[in-house]
Amino acid sequence: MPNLTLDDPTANRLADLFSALSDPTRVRIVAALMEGEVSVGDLVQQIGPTKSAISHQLRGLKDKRLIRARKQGRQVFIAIADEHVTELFQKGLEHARHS
Amino acid sequence: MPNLTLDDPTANRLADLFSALSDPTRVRIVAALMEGEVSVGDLVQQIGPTKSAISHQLRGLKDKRLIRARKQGRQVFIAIADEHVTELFQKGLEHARHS
DNA sequence: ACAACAGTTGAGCGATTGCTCAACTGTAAC
DNA sequence: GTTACAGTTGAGCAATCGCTCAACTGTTGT
Repeated sequence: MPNLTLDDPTANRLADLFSALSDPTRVRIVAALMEGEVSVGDLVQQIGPTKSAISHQLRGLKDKRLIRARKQGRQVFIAIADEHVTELFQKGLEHARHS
Repeated sequence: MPNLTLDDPTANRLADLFSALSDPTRVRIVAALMEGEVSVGDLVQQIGPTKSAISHQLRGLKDKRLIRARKQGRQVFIAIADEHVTELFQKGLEHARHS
């Protein structure tokens, strides 16, 4: 590991990535998605508190490219965007459980 | 990966862990610590903006047990608390660089 | 056409965040 | 002792955050 002084854009993007997971509601959303696609309605039922709150949080997660959305009829199915997210989340979970 | 609905305390601790790294200044601090111990003064010089700002952020990181502090004379040396933090940070960095 | 359903959006709120500033503690040098 | 140095602390402020509420879009069913 060489001398690690991050340039501005990298530091900001990294902070952004971590901040996407820095709230219990968003953590629960990502946890629920670990098995695969889930509809917004199911997320609301599992996590609460309201449809609106979940939808707002989903938008944030989508803007930061941690999840992607697929529309089918009047439902929207949400999934983790890529493997890096899953791995990062699991690394965090290891640490949180073990301390 | 079994059905992953997190209990309240776990979700909160996980969110807390990620939120510890959810700010550019704190990201830079952790980056600077990747090679090993660094004094508070050196962190201020590398990262800025002021001694006070860095000290406040260090307190947060210490409270959340991501770093530990060792006092020597009138200097304080800061280090990453454990390997999990290093690994989590590097996983994040991989993702941030590659997207 | 109309109602019900699934989800989104924007305004607005109370709470939290990250910073500055000034005052402070503790250690070292003279 | 006093001065300088290294870092901490608390108050306070602007900015951001997470939520609720109400209104909205788009789809399905009758």
